[in-house]
Amino acid sequence: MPATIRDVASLAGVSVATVSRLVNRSGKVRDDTAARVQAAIEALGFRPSAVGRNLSTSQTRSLGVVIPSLTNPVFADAVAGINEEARARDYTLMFTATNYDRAEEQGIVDAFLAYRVDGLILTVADPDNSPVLDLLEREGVPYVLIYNQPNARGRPTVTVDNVAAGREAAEALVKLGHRRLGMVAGRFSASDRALARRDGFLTGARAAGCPDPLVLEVDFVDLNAEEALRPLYGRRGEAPSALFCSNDLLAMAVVGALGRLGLNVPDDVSVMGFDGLAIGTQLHPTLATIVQPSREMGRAATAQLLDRLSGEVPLRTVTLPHSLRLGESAGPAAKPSPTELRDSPAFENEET
Amino acid sequence: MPATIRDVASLAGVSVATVSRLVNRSGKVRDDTAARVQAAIEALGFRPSAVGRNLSTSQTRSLGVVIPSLTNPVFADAVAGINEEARARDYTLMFTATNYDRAEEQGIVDAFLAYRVDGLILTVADPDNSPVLDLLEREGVPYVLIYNQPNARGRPTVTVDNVAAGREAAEALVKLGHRRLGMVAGRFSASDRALARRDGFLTGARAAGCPDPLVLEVDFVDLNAEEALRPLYGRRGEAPSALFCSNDLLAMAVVGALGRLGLNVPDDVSVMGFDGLAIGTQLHPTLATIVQPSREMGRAATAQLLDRLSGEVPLRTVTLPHSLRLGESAGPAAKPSPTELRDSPAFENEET
DNA sequence: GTGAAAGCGCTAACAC
DNA sequence: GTGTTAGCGCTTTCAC
Repeated sequence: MPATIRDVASLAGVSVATVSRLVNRSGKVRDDTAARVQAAIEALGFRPSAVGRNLSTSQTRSLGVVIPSLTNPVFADAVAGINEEARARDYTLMFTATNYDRAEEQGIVDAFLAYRVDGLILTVADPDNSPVLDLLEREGVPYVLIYNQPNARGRPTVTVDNVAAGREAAEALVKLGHRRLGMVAGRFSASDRALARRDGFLTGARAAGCPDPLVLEVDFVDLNAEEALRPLYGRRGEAPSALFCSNDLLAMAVVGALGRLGLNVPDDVSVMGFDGLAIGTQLHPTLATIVQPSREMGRAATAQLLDRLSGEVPLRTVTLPHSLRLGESAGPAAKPSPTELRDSPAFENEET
Repeated sequence: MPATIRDVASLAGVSVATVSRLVNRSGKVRDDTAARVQAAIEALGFRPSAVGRNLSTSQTRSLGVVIPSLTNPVFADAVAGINEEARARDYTLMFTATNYDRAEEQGIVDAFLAYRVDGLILTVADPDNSPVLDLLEREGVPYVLIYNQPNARGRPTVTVDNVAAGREAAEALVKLGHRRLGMVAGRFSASDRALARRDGFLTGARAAGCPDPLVLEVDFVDLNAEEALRPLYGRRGEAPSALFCSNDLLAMAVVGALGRLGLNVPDDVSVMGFDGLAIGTQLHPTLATIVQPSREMGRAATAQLLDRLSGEVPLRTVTLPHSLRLGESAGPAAKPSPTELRDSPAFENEET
């Protein structure tokens, strides 16, 4: 058993109140008593129990973090930001991943509430229809969403503008000369943000007068990108010359799969991701992507939550800037190949 | 303020003890009283406070997790495993990353001990000389290391045999015909396991009669692989034809950098990583690597810790099997180039 | 500047 | 089966 405040008090010959005052720097303690108490603390290796303190102050200086998965580094980056900010302010993190399972969300939040976390930071499956968020609101437990982009107002969120970003992705590809665009995404049901990116992408493609991009929904968790793309790139000429992927991990897999299908990126097909994972800049070709400031998002969400906890600052929705990183995986559209030319009425039989 | 057990008791017209018994399924409660209590619980939205319970049971059903960084997915994978196992057993996780900063380790563990976590799972900078581990031992707080591979006995660890794995990496490359081996690693001071892998690799190279591999230590956190490799691959013929990297993230960066330097992987240079990140199988070329069962390591460490907490099972060191994944990034050594042949005594002037 | 004492929300004897 | 009660380790009035 660790030493208690009472042990310290009796060893130092003072009351527990004095020990408490010294430990928390609340109230004055005369120098010589302070020294005596300090000595007792060291002698006993006294470490104040947070659980005792929590009970009496009814706050825990802890935050709950709920994200879909740690396997995607984009969330890991955000958690890194959360971690930094929380540690700097002497808060502790309780953590769990839901594995994109909405039932899990409920159980986890229940557990965190039992532990009386002071607030939560979470990415949920569907922020506009989320029992979990409703619960938090009912109980008056402060929370901030990250990555999510709810349509409804009043759900404090730190995010980027996924729709605008999707549009910019389309614009960037069009600007490179691409007209046949495509998108590859994980299950939209598990990601409101992928949906938003798609909407923006389609809007952008239309605005540029491109034919409606093909949208390929794949199983992100158990991914076989080669299988998914083969039907598309089996025959030449009709498949998209540029693919926008709903996240970087997927984009990396798509680049790899295209390579294995014998296609060159970006000469044959351009690929653009979303997230801005650090590793993308190290690959060859470097990964073109929309960069979202993940670490900063985590940090900002945490800062906001902690400000709220130590004041009555209201929680807000903050949209952080994203940016386009035009890596080598997105290049100029190829000149139409002879095959394609042949298929095109204007060039019929030209090579015969 | 959330409802307390007392609120429930008085609403149901029973004592707190009865409520407690019902909530914890300890002791019998007559059916009709149970129903009344249950109704009161629901009416009030009662959620038992873990902090009250923690104080009275002096255990928290929470585990502390301390790892160097979440930015490297290998740790994220382990945390995923820890998370799964902990949740299955109804334990909660407190989490922090140290960013490879040993001073942080101390502060974090102090915080976790203040919260009275029941045990810890950690990867430390130097397990053989770790004030933090000494502290845990002194205080009798159970812990299990993961990834670390301490030389000293008595530090319970779940790991792979990094030395053997390093040796096998060398053997695999030699078997492909490589003789000029090299290794790229992050700072060894921050990673006992990278050191072990190197030792094994050097041993393997020597055993195969290869010249001592060149070992390149790079800044993993702020990596510029291209700069690091350029001096090596500026001139042809002398640089290693196969590079073993201390982890997959590094290997991916090395493959990318080689590509940007105009070298083909694996035709010009073979690359082998370490970790077995899932994304490695998606890349093109797929990443050759030594696979360690990260998720399983996390799970095993957690299982062991929890078993220990609910019995008096002693903590042990467990070495899990690794395996070689011979991806496309490691291929047969090129036939010696004319230049090299000329340099080799046996073939002197043969082509002249 | 210091101490006494009343809780914070729960569990676990122990008594009935 | 159920209730009473004494803590668990701390903070925080309120006296002095």
